[in-house]
Amino acid sequence: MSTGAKAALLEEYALVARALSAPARLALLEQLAQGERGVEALSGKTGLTVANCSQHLQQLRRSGLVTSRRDGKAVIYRLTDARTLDLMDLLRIVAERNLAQVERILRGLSGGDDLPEAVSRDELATRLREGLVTVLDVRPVDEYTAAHIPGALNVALADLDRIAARFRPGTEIVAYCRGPYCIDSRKAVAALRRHGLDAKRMEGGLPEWREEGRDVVAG
Amino acid sequence: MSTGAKAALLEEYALVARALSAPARLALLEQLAQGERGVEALSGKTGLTVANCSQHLQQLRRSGLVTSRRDGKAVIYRLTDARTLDLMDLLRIVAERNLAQVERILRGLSGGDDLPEAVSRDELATRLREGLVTVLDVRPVDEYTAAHIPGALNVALADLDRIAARFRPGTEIVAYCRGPYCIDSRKAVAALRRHGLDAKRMEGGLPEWREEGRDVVAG
DNA sequence: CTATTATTCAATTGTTCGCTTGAATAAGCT
DNA sequence: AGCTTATTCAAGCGAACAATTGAATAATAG
Repeated sequence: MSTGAKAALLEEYALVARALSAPARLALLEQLAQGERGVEALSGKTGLTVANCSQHLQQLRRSGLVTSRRDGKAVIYRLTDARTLDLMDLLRIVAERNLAQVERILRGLSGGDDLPEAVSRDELATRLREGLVTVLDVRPVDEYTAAHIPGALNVALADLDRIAARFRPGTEIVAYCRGPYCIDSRKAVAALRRHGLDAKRMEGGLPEWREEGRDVVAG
Repeated sequence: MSTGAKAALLEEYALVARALSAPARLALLEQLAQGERGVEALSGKTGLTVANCSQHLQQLRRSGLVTSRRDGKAVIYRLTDARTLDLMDLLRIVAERNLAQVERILRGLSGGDDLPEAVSRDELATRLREGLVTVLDVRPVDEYTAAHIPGALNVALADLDRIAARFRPGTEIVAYCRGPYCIDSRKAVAALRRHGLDAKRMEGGLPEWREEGRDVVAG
């Protein structure tokens, strides 16, 4: 048995990697990073059919990344381990470092040649205490309602151009969204900059903010 | 196309995960963590046929994890980025946390119910300076020759039982091997403990040791 | 130029994957 | 019980994948 032990271990590690190897499952994990969800909710957020969603979730369960419990007639899935987020983040970092295609996509998003730097969560927390900054939450309303950074305004991406006109030039704005896999804060920053505003995005997203034990409010 | 940007990014991240989703490629990356290698050398170490090995390597190259250069008639592959090791390590940690099967395999390796704790590299370095510990390098001779921890003895796993008899009871032994994916140091510790010796394994392996800027010697 | 060595390419096979569709199960409601 | 809602299962299809084999390409040595 000892001879096959190494192969068996590699097989298990590969199983986890395989779970992360489908875009649909990465999208599901990103949603689950927000908090536990039922199948239908996940299906709606990701655009997958319910059956397909269920199958992906079961695959994630087989790989140990998520667990589920039954609540009435709904089955609620959640991340087994917050460490999974670190794994996904590192996956993103390695991809950004090594794949030119990723940088190209991100450049395309920000509209210009430059990739605007992100504000660290620590920095944002400090500036927020000093009242020097306007924070925009660009996630869907339901996620904003569930929890958001105190003082943050919820703005839909679609409304951004209209809202941008209301800010005085020079206003310092920091936008955040769902997490590193979510590109909405990048889009928001690009839109605000087109209006000549001093906009930056926060590093990571709300799950990271919350995981660090920082304050959030609901409603 | 702003609407497809997110999907395109997830596709890229998934590409990296897919590269890690085959045991054969994990084995190749583990070898490449030791240093750059030609195709034939990798083929020999992993037991893959040369053609198969070449194809896996090209897949790794497509995902950006490795790069290659030509040296005479040989093509030498190497890791693009040391960060890849962190990614693999986190993959292992998440797998160990979430998959019961992994723990079962590791328990089987150590022979007992207990999973012997590892010695941190810092701790080993300190004890080594104080001359309190015997260090065993249980990698193949060629890897030992290329570089090893100063003062470490190279012992083949096959010879361990014979060698173990020579140590005085109470001798403090720390074994190391190729890295977190290599189970040889675990096997060595199990064997030494069967002989009643105080053996532990070092956390990680030589690549980690070296990456931290610690001394190694060749020969 | 030919022979040799190291690597890659191309064609093939069996397997797994992702998605769709429609039926089956499970729990709660009336 | 029957009806509804939420999820899962099962079958089927095309695409992608891993491994094998044998031929093709590159670089070097004689």
